[in-house]
Amino acid sequence: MAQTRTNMREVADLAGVAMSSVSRVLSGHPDVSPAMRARVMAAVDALGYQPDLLAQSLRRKETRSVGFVVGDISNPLQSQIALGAETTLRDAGYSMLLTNSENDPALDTRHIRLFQQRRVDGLLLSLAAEDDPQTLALLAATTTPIVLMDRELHNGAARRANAILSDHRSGMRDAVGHLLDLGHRRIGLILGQPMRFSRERLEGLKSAYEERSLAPTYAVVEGQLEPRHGRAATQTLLDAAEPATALVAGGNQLLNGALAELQQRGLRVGADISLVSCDEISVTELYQPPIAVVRRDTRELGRRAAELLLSQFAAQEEDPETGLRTSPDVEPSVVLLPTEFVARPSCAPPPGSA
Amino acid sequence: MAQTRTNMREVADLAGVAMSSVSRVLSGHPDVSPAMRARVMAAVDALGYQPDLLAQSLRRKETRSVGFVVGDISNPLQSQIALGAETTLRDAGYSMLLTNSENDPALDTRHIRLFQQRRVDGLLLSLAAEDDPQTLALLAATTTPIVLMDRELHNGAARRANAILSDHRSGMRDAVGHLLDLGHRRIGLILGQPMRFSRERLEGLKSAYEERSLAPTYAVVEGQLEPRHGRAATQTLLDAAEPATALVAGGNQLLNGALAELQQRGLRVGADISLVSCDEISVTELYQPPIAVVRRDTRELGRRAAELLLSQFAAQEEDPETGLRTSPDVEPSVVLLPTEFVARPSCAPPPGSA
DNA sequence: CAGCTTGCAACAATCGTTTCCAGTAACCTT
DNA sequence: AAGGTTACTGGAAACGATTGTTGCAAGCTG
Repeated sequence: MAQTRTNMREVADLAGVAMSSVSRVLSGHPDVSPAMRARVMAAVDALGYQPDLLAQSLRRKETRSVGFVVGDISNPLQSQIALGAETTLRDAGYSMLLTNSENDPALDTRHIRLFQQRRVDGLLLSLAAEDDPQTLALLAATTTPIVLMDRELHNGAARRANAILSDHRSGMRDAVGHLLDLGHRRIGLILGQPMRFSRERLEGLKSAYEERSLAPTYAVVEGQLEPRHGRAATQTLLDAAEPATALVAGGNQLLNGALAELQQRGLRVGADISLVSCDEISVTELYQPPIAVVRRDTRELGRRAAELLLSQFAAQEEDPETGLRTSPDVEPSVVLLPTEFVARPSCAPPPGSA
Repeated sequence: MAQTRTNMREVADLAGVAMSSVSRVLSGHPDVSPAMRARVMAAVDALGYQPDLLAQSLRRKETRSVGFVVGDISNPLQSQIALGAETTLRDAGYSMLLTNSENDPALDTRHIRLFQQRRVDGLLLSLAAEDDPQTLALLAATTTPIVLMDRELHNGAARRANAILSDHRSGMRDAVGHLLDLGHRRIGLILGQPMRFSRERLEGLKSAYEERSLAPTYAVVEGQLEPRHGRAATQTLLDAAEPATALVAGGNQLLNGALAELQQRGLRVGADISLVSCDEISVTELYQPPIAVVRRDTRELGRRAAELLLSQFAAQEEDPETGLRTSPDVEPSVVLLPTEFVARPSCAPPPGSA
């Protein structure tokens, strides 16, 4: 009655062979006679035996699992990344442990440590901050392969890390260029936390002005990637002495807040005010009028991040020296994925421009 | 150079005590002298020792991990559930393994089996199908605690399972009632796969007609929870001999398709046609006009599912008999969470109703 | 002071695998 | 026919923890 999972010893007993032979059969060792293989497989089938991955991991020193640390999985952006990553990892035989850092760097480090205790083979990280001392110290001290997702460790970090980055800058340059060419001069940029994506977007905006030799008559409001900030920033930008005629929201959460405020004021998007957002979500396509976006393939980002991590594992396999795997001390790989500006009717010439 | 994680033996050696003593200190065993505790803790701190959860799990026969099987994490609905579940599990000291079934029942069973090999303590399941024979057989054969999320196993399933369900029916009854009271009679309902949420929504619609003693002049189109189906179904319903004057989309993916088709035809929502969707997403609130929805708290759903699973674990703890935990054979718990209809301007009297 | 309990720490078995090592038998080679 | 490979197989030691049992010394009681 008190049944327990059948283990290898039972299989060995039933087949009348040693456990080591069972192990060899199951792991495809070459030196196994056909007769032995048949007997073992028969016993395996009879008992419905499935190896215990826990014990296997302990012995083999690899868990075939990866830790995925993300700010908030309910954000469409991040869940698409997660989907891409999980699919790729799964195809390669790895399982994914997921945790939400709630945008708290302290939780980041805690979860990374926990995953290490669980002996994950690698980590996929969307850190809550790029310059948190605790996190940086932890990452510097660890030898676990990691891949950052759209994050760049603060200059001077002891460890330069592998990363998949989005080229926010070029998409933003095109977006702002489009607005400038429509005649806008006072463009308001709403940004999130001071991380790579914010810096790059700002740089993109500046480039667009500079390319056209225009005075920097833009305005920037930084804050958190939350609807509330999107809304507050919109108020700020519209209530300025010289109100913005076009808004650029640096993220879907910010867009939500901005739209809410615009609706509240009865401003018509694409007529009274122009609007661009970053990252495609259902609203941007379905809104009336459709909203221009700087687009990128987030699922691909997750896929590529997973692939980069997997390639690290493969690189390690090569080391037959001490038995335990040390990663070759090569220059970390950084992949840059494109972004693309999609013009839509939410962008129009500023009001009163003939 | 070839450093390995420090293990308990090193701690014991440094402290000059037996490994068993280190274990007892760390796991808070009562029979430990203050002196011993101090020595061990000093060694632990000196070495920065952290126990290996893999070995711990193997020995303790519990992994403190839970498998989360979902169709597609990039769907906002499911990622919100995941967020709620992960947060709750984490607070209780459990890690979450995530996998996407891609709405394929065969993958469902494969992943469940894999998770069992990884010895997860429990499973949170949003199955791809409620009547897949393989899945049902597997679940019947297993003793792992499980909680279904908005799923109901097909009648006759060997195992009645714990579940957190949403009361789609009552929200839908109110929604359709609202449309009927506005004067609509030909209401088109767009449904997804034949699962609980579809059945309940249909029942809700019927109730609304019956309550008012109206002839069943509605139309229903079943299919997959995908934008394509939403669009095709919309075409069908609008091109019928007696076209629908109001549409109800049974899911956010269906809404996307429906909206696309309506826009294509130049129909004005809330004027030429009325529209209701299920589950709040950013589009429903921000669309112009805002779209009425049958709302529910999906994050809460995830939370409650996790809590129900945790309570199963607690129930098992009680069994000190054989050492291995068998769940008491009680009636499975089923929790019903409310839904709420939110009327919005996307619903208006049918055109030409004076 | 004998005898018994009690508190604490060490020994050793165990969880379920993998893998090194040794040993056996058959097969060549000359 | 003797010696050397080669192809398998079994035994046992890990992997890194937990825990039941045992043993030892000190603290009681009468």
